[in-house]
Amino acid sequence: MSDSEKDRSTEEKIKDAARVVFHKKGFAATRTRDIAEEAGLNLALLNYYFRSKEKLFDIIMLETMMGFMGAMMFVFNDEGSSFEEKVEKTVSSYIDLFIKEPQIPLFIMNELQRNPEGLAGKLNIKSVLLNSVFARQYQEVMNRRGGEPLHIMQFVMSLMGLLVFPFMGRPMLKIIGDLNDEKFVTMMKERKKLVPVWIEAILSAG
Amino acid sequence: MSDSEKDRSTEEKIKDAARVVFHKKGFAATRTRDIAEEAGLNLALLNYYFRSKEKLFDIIMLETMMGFMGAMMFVFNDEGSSFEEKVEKTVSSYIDLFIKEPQIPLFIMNELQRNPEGLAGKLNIKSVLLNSVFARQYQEVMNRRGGEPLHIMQFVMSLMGLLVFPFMGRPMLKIIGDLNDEKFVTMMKERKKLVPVWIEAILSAG
DNA sequence: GTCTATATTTAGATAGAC
DNA sequence: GTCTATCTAAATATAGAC
Repeated sequence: MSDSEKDRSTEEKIKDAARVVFHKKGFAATRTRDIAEEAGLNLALLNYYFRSKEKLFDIIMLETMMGFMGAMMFVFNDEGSSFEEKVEKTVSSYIDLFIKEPQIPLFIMNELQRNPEGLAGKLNIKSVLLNSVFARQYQEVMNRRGGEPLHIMQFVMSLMGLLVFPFMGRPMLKIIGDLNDEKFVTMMKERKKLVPVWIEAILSAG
Repeated sequence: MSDSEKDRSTEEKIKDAARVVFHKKGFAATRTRDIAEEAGLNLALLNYYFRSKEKLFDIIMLETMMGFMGAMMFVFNDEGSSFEEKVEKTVSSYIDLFIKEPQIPLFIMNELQRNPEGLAGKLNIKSVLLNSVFARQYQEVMNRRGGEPLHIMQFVMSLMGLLVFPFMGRPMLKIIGDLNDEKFVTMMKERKKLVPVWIEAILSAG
């Protein structure tokens, strides 16, 4: 029972609980008491292990951002795969991630809006996209295609929009589209095939 | 000076200030003091006019939702315009709206996630999309096109993703794409032409 | 209607027993 | 390390003077 309830250290229990609650409610709406309850532990232990709500949040935020950006950057800098393969791989793995943890996109966009400087510096993601293998391959695709070139950020916005938005808009989409959870997940899985095809269509459209 | 600082009633001043602060920070992170300060008024007046922070928030939320959904529903139920014209009109007017008030999408998605029941009932947006003229025209386009039919919600998710996501992801996109505000707005205006073309390409892609 | 001063409630943090 | 009880600070709400 190496991974059971009893085995996880108290510190890990707190972090796991904090992740759940912060992702769901964001920093401001989260009460440390909620985290303690979610962890099945005493409130005082949060401060014993992490000093303050803010320090605990910073850790969760950093780990979440690294998980979110890290996966993409690994794929984007693989010299061995084509542009099209990178798109497919990115779409597929992010959809899997967001099916498991649907609150991540909204959580990140939110906290990044509230505090744009905070983590941007620590992770220096500044030019990590523009200098990637993916960006170079994008230019090659553009040159091959000819016609009016499309700014890479227009492309990235569209890729992320197709990929990420359904999870951010999920509550609204469920209402206006009369979808239950099962149907929603089925549609997200369908998008693994659809989005890459659409991306191709967008790039060919000029 | 019918629209000047002095003319607006105190109630309007509070609502305007509340809109600004709530849109920027969300419910939990907003302090009533911030609203009072933004309005240039005394804190006690908020309770005099609106009883509580929560009631004031509900009003702002309702108005924001109605502005957001209302514009779309008006276009979507126009019998006189084609499917393609509706897409163009929707894209164009939402981009204009979000350039003026960039925080709206994130604000709505957020508060809808925190409290999905809250306003959904009041506005009964449940079948307002599926029963619209737009939905009927979408089916006609699908039939004309032939091949594997695409669920209308897959289409709506994509349209909204292309349209709305850049504004929700703005802080991140500005960092990873090294964009300033001016460049960002220029790109959003470009999308008024790009998105309808891409939508066409997506529908033709099968 | 508007303000100052104050009451009340809530939530983060800590002291001290075990 | 963990808990109970408590302190403190912050934020919402209200009483009462003008």
